[in-house]
Amino acid sequence: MEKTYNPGAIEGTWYKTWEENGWFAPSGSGKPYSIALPPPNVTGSLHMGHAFQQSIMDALIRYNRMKGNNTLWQVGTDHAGIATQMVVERKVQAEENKTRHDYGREAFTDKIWEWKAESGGNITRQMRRLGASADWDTERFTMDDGFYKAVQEVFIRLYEDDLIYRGKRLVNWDPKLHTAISDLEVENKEKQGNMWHLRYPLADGEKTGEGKDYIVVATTRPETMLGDTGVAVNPEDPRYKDLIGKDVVLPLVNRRIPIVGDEHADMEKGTGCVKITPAHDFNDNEVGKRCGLPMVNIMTLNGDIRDQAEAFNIDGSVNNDVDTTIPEQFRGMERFAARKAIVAVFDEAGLLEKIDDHTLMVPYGDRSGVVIEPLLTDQWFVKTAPLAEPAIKAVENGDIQFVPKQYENMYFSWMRDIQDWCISRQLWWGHRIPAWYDNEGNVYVARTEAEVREKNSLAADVELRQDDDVLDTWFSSGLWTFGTQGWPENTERLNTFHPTDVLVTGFDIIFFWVARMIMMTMHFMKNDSSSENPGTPQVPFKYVYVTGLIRDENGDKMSKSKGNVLDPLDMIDGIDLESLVTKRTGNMMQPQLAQKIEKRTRKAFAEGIAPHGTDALRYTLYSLASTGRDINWDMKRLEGYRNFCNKIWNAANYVLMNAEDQDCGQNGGEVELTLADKWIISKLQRVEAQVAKNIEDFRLDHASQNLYDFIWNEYCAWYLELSKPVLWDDGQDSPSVAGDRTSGVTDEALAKRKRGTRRTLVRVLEAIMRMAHPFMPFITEEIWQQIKPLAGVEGETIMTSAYPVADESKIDAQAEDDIEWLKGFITGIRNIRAEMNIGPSKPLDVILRNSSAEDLRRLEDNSAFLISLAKLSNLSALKDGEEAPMSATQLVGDMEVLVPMAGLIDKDKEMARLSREVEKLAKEVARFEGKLSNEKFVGKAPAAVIEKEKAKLEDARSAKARMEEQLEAIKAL
RNA sequence: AGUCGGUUAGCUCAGUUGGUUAGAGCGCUACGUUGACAUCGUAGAGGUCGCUAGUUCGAAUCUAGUACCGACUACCA
Repeated sequence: MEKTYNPGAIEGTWYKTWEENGWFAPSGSGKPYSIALPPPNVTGSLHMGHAFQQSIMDALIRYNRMKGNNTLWQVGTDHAGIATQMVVERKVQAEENKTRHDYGREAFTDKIWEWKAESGGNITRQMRRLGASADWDTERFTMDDGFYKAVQEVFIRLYEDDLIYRGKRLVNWDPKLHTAISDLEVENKEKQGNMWHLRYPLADGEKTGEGKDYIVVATTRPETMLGDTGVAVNPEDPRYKDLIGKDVVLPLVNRRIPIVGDEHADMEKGTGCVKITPAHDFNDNEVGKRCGLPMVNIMTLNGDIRDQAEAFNIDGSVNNDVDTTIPEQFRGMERFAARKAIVAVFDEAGLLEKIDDHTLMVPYGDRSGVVIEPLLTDQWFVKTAPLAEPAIKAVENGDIQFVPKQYENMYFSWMRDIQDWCISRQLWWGHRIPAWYDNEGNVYVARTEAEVREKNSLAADVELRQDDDVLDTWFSSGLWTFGTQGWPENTERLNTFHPTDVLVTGFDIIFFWVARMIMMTMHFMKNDSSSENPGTPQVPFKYVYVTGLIRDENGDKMSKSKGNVLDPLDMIDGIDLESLVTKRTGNMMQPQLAQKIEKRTRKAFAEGIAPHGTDALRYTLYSLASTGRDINWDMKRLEGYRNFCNKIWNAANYVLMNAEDQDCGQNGGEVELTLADKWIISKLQRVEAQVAKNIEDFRLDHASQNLYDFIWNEYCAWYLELSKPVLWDDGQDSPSVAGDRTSGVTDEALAKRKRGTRRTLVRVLEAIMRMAHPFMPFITEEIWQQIKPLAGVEGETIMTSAYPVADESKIDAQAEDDIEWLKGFITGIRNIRAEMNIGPSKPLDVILRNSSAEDLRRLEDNSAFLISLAKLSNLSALKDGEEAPMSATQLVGDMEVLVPMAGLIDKDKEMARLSREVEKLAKEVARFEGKLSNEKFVGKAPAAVIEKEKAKLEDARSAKARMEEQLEAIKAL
C-alpha cells in the first residue's frame, strides 16, 4: 500500500474493474431489491442534489447487494422536454444565428438527437465518478423506442378509459416558449404593482344606490378589460344587488356586458364589483361558467393584443353573437404596452378613479422567466380525480410510506385538491401525442395512422393529420418504474423488480413526479394471478425517502445566477481558483453578474478547492442526511471526512505493517485473545447492529456517525494502541498482558497471544471495511484487497462479500467494563500530566489506594496496557494501613490513582485543581440530594430511576469526600 | 390568510417511546514530531436547548400560546 492516502490513484481503477466484471447487475438470486433512479436530464450535468441522492441510493444498493439480495439499480435519463429543446435552440441561435423554425420540426429534432449523442454521456460518466453501482447494461432513455411505446400505450389506454380528454380551456401559457405549462411549472413571485380603479358606465341611465351613473371595478391587469364579458357583484350586497341583470357599457370597446350576481365578489374587498374576463383569468373563468358569460380572447400566443378578438361559449364552441372588434389603437400591441395605453385612455376619458400601489403575486414561467398568461387554447387533459383516489389510499394504508413521515401531509393536501392535468405541450421534443384529425375536426386516438384508418374504417383518401403537440415530460417519467422494465409486455424483469423498494428524491418534486408516478403506476400495474391479491393495483415503490435540499454555506439555494454552485466533481478532484472563477462566470444568462460572482468566489475559495476524493464527498453527504428540509453545505465537514479517510488509510497501514508476512491465524493455530481483543470484538458487534438498524431506518447520518465513532474513537484511538504492547512484547523485562507478569514467558505462549492480536487486528479491520463499503466504496475495496488474505477471506471483490451481521454471543460485557476502567485510569493519568505540565514522555510512578478486589484483578490483567499507554515506570497498590506519599490524585470509581508529587508537582496547582473538582462534585451532590429529598419524586418515580439517582449520589458523595481529604492533606503540607 | 418545517456550543448539525452531568465535527485554548497518521496526538474551555405558560415527581423532548426565519398552497377583483 502507498504510504499516503491518495484517493485519485485508487478510485478510477476500481470502478473500471467493477463495471467490467459485471458486478453491478442483479445477481439473479436472493430476494429482489430494486431502486429506480429518478432520471436526470440527459444533457444535464451532475449537481450537488444529484450527488446527494445518488450517494444515498448507492449506499442502499450496495448494502442490499452485500446482504445477498437480487439487487437492481435501474438507471436512465430523461429527455426533459422544454429544458433540452431550449438548450439546443440557444446553441443553434448562438452558433448559426438560426431559430428552430429555420430548421423545421424534423431537422430540428435531429439536431437535438445529435446534441444528445454528444453530451448525453456526460452525466452518466459523472455518476460513475461518484461510484454509483448501477446496472448500466439496462440503462434506459425516456425517448428510447421501447419506452416511447409504453408512453404511447398509456396515453391510448387512458383515452379509452375516458381519463384523457381534449378541450379548449384556460391554461397557463408561456408567451415566450409558446407552450402551455402546468401550474406546477409556474413560479409565483411577489411584485410591486398597481391597482387601477376603473369606472364602467351603467347602461340605460341606471344609477347606483349612491346615485352614480357608473360602477367602479379594480384590477391589476387593465389590459384584460378588452375581454370583459361581465361585472360581478355579490348578490347580498345592498349597494349593487338591484343592478344585477342590468348592463354596463364596456369602455373603449362599447360592448354591453351584464352585471351578474356571484359569491365570488366579496363585499369587503376592493369596490365590491369585479370585472369578469373568463378568457384571461382562472377565477373569472369559473364565474363565467356559473353565470353563462361568453369567453372573449384578446391575446395572441405571443401575449400581444389581437387584431380581432375571438369569442367562445363556455363549452368552447364558437360564439358568433359577441362583437369581437378591438379598438384599432391597441391592435398588435405588446401586452404591457397595451396596459399603459389603456390606462392612459381611461384617464383621458375621466374613467380612471384612482391608482393604488399594490403588492401582488405575479406568475412567472420557471423556464422562460416571463410572465405567464392564462390563455384559452386547445389542450389535452388527464382527469386526475379517479386516479388520485387509490393513490391517496395507498399512502393512507401504508402501502407507500414517506420518510420522513411529515411529507405525507404535503402529499395528501395536494392530492385531495387535485386539478386536472394539462399534459399537452407545444414543443417539438418529446413524445408526440398519438392523435389524428381529419378535415372535419374529428379526433382519432390510436397507435399509428394505419390503426386509425383501420379502427375507424376511414378510406385511404381521407386526409389525416397527427396532433403536433408532445406530452408533458412528467407524463412519461410517471411511468418510470414499470416502463423501464419492459411494460406493456409482462416481462420476467417486471415481475421480479416491480414494485421497486424505495424512491429517493427531493420534496420539491413530490407533486410533479412522485404523486403522478403513484397515480399512473397504480392504474396500469396490477398484481397478477400468482400474487396474494390478484388484480389489485401495484404501487411503484414501498418507501419514498425524501431528502433535504443542499444549499450553500449561507443557506442560499445554489444557482448559476448567484454563482454559488458547487460542482461535486470539484470536491472530488479539486480545482484551482482561476478555473473555478472561469467556470462560474462563463456561459451566463446574465453576464452583468459576473463581476460580483468573481469577487465572491475569490473570497470564499482563495485557495481554490483541494481534492478530497469521492469517498470523503460521499461520507460527508451521508453525515448530512438528517431529516431536515435544508442542508447547508460546509466545506469544513468535507475536510473532516477526508481526514477520516486518511485516518482509515493509516490505520490499515499500521495493521499491514504488523500483519503482513506474519502469522495472523488465517491458517488456524492456537490463539489467545487479550482483554483488548475481546473488547474490540464486542464493540464491533454493537456497531454492526447499530449501523444495520440505521440503514434500514434510512438514517444514514446516524449510521455514518456510528461508524466514524467506532473506527476513530475505538478502533484507532484505543484498540490499535492496546495492540502495541502485545505485539512489541519480547517477554523479557516488562510485565506482560493478561496477568502474565513473569519475565521469560514461553515463546509459544507469546506467539499464541500475538497471533490472537494480529488475527483480531486484521479481522476487525476486514469487518470494518465491509461495513463501511456502502458508504465509501473505493478506499474500502482497496484496503480489503490488501487485508483479505491475512483475514483468510475469499472473494474477488468487497462489493459482493457479505455485509457484517452482529453476533450477540460475542458481546462481552465484562471486557467492555474492564476497558472502560482502563480508559478511565489512563485518562486520569493523562489529565494529571496535562494539568501539571508533565511531559508525556516522562515515566511516572503510580500508587493505588482504596482499591477493591475487582480493581486489583483488573490491574493484574492489564498492567502492561497501563504501563504502555499511560507511560508508567512503576505501578503498585497500597496495602491497608500503609502510608502514601503526597500525591496528585485521580479517581477511578472508588479507587484513588496517586502520582507522587515529589519533584514533579506544583502544590498550588494541585490544590487549585482539587478545589475545582470538589466544587463540581459539591454541585452534583446538591442536585442529587435535592431530587432525592423531594417526597413527590421518591413517591412517584419508578424504583429503577430512584435507585439510579441514589447510586449517582453515593458516587458523587464519596468522590467529593476523597477529593476533600486529599485537598486537606496537601494544604497541611 | 392557511398548512408544514426550523430555532440546541462561535459555525454546521445530532438528540429515538419525557428519566444524562444535553452530544458530534469544525473552530478556539494549552501542550506535544514516543516506531499508523501533524490530513495527527493529549488535555481543556464553551450551551439557563427562541420566549412564556401549562401537564408531570421530572420537559430540549408532551400541550397551548408567542416571536423570528423558511418552504409550499391560496388570495389579492
